[in-house]
Amino acid sequence: MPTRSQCPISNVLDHVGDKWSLLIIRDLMFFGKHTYSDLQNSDEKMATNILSSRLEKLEGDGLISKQLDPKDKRKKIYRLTNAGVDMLPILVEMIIWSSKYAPDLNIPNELIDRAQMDRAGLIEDLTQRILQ
Amino acid sequence: MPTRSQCPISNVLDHVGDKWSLLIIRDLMFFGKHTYSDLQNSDEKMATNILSSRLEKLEGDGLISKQLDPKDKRKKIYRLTNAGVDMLPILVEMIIWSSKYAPDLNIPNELIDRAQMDRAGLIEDLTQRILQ
DNA sequence: ACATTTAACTTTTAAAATGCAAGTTAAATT
DNA sequence: AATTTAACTTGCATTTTAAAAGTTAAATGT
Repeated sequence: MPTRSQCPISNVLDHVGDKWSLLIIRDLMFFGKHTYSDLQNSDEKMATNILSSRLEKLEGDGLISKQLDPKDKRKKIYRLTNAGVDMLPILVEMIIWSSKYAPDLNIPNELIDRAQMDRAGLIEDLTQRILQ
Repeated sequence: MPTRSQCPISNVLDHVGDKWSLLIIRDLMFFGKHTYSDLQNSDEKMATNILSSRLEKLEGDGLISKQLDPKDKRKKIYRLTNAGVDMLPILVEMIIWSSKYAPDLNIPNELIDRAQMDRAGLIEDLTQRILQ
């Protein structure tokens, strides 16, 4: 994706403006997934070629990194970079939006409550948890 | 776009998970654009058929509304619904992310500073400005 | 040691979405 | 009455996506 404009919103969409990239980031961030097969088993079931090309683009864009698993050389371990972790506030706002406009979804109440009452603390805590 | 899963992030992406929808919302929100031709003149230059189909989908999804301009019956006036306005925090977080990871873009410093220091106030002010 | 399974892809083919240019329709302007 | 404007729609070539099957290297089971 070439840069389309100097707009900061357009810039983010140049990186993750599709149906899948943010779900990969979500899985790395919230669900402790780290391998290709982990990622393939999300509820949304993305096709393997799409997963492959998105991982390549996200790595090229500096949002995730890849390394070989020292314990099992067949495996590759995907991790969020700092730039990837910093997508967290965007995801949190998406969760809040859905809690308001699609309240029938599976959203833990505590998460919503804390997001309203102590957003900064929540994001800090989640960031810490992701980074370790 | 059918619902892919019960995930609140996936749900938002079902509505705006593409390269264009959030740019339409941005233009309605920040730049006072209200008509088809206004929207066609963004820096990113989306094709007319894509603009047309995105407007239709956003309206179907309840993020924007359409009405005839009483002064000029050729024109249609597009507005954000409450659900559309509530995408604002997501856009603000995208702006903040770009200010950190693509600092060479055109982002007003005051906006970034206020977003860091008084995020809630900023969002409230912007929401008020959008709604009138 | 050999066969099987697992992980991470790649390839193929078909369907859908996108991008560009040109055309259409109704309303407003000259 | 002729022209221009606004909001589309249509046709067609290109690109992207989806689904299924195939490949390769490493690990596991017998």
